[in-house]
Amino acid sequence: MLKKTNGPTLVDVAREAGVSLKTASRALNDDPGIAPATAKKVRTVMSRLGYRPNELARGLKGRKSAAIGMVVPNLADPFSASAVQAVQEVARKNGHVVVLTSSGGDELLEREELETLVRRQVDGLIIAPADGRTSTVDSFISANIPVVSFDRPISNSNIDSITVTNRDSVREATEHLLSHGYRRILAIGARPHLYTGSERVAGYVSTMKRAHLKKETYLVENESDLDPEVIQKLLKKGPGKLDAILTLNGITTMLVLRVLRQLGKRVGSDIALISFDDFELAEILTPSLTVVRQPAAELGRRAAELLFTRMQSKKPFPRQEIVLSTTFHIRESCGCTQNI
Amino acid sequence: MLKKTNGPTLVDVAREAGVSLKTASRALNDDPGIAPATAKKVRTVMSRLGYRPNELARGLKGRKSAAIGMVVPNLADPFSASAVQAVQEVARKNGHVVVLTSSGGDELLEREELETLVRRQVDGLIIAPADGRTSTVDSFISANIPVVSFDRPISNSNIDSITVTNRDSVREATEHLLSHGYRRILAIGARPHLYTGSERVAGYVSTMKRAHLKKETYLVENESDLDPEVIQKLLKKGPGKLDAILTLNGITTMLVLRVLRQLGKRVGSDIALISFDDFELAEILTPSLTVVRQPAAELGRRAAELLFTRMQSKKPFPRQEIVLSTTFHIRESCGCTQNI
DNA sequence: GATTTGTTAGACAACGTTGTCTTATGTGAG
DNA sequence: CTCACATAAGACAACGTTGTCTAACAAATC
Repeated sequence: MLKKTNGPTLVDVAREAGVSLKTASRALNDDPGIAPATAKKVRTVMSRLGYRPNELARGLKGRKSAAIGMVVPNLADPFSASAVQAVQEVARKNGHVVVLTSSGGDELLEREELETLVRRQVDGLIIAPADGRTSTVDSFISANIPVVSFDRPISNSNIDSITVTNRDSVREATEHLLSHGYRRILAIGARPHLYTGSERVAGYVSTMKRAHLKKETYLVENESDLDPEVIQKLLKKGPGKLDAILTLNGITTMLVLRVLRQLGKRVGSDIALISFDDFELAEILTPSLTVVRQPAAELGRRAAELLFTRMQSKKPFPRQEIVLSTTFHIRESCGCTQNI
Repeated sequence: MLKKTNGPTLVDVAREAGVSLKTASRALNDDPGIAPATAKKVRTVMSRLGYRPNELARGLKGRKSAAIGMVVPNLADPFSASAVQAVQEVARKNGHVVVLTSSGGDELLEREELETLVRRQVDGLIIAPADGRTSTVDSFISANIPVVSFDRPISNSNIDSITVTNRDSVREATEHLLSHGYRRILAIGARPHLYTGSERVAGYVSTMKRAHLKKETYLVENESDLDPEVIQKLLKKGPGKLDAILTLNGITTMLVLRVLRQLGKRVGSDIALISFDDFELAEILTPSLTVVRQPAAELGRRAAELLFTRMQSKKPFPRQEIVLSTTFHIRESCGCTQNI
């Protein structure tokens, strides 16, 4: 068989430099116990041959891969994208690389991806779990890999989590709508089986309750994959006129805006709207969109930092549950008139 | 020293099943030359022990990592994000994993990242090169790794590339503006040192020339990191009134829209605008934005497919230069009135 | 001058897996 | 009954690196 032509190895370097394999290794790693002159000589040979250490071999020997794995539902989602970018930056600073996979929100696929990552010996994992149940990851705890859950916590586990104030943020938004005098408010777009979804709905419901509104006026529409027609119907029927809409995630905001436009409803005047999740152009819209913005990059950064702390710490420390605040950007769509 | 408690290895499986290491390996890989009964016995032990193959060791032995590397300027950019998502999907179908890094458009960092990836023995690379010169990657050709360049070609090399019709797309947009009767058109946001930038400007300039417009009326503003004030000045001064703006990338579109809003200029009526790059909310804006949309996901998918074809092909084949079409979405900001 | 100490270098095994080659076992042909 | 032959299983080395232990040698101590 033809030997695959690969780059030079440490053995080649050692031979060429007239030293032993181990000495070459020492030069490579700035190990102590090597004469500066020898080290220099070896390094010269290395650059002459264009030697590149094989990280696979290193990882195998050292039982670490210098890689962390990250699983998100969908990378094309700007929220995930920002987070991943931040994670990647932190990873680089720590000399690690990010192996990225997406689960499509599918629990089965998520399991597979996690399995793949663990087999690749990643040193740590950051997951935005498709499901909040512990089942998916518990088998990996046995693999002794530090895991940080991101965007959603994993219940009944002692896995670190980084989340945002979903409930309180929606509460704030709802209160703002109430303060405008709106009473018939539709909360739409939650996936109630997800942590984020149920928290956001809870924020809405509790606020409406506290305002002593009759239960019949709570309007919650769960499915997030609503097709336009469903939304259209919702807007038309409803028990009485709808005052305001609270969209509980970015995709829903898009859908709702599109339908409102088709119906000729003017946002801000005909009907108020607050969006959970910000958009690049939200400020430019007429009317500009009032939004709850999640600190996506910060979330990613903190998740990665926590993960590395966990990875580097000799002693175990208690589960961390970090909750970051969202920011509320009052613009025009909520009924406020903006003074620029 | 305390031995790191790791999961079971093939040796453990073999011992437990009462077979040799090699036989266990055969059971794992469905190798021929093993009795079905033996294979079943071994596999039972595997799942009982929760055995997970170590991909690092496999990679080292087989001289392949089952990973591809991808380098993009900035992952938070929706264009990159969509492409990465698509790449990841193709990679999974091919049993590979994606190691993702971002260069921040910095050539030096890009080099470092590439080096890291090659050291990790990735089986292939997809790059959106920060610079179109060959220097950055030529050292990796020696590493015999298939490379596909993405969004921008690498000149003077025989590296495959996937790009879009930058020049023709801008030509189409420019012609559309001219057909509205606009003559004083500002093309803004190109980074002329990048392939995409120079191509887009070339599309603009050649179209203006062909329309026999005087050279003084060409208005090209290069820097993409324009701060708002610069844009503001451009809009105010200029030799005569500005008819239209052609923004040559998404970030610039954002900036320009914001400034126009501040100046109280109404897009579509006061001044026309076409954006290279689409936005999620572009359709919802008033006026809705006429845009050139790049098929980001398709670009990523094709890049990955080409890469895998290259990786799997025994015989080398000629350099591929795939050029995908953009789509032109005529909405309102160009001066057209949309009939919904 | 013999012994200790410290420095530098090398030999060898190991990480977990698979490729190559060999050996054991049974099966059918002559 | 012997030989060839397929089938199944094992022994051993190898992938490229680093950890452990030992060897060589010079300098320093007594």
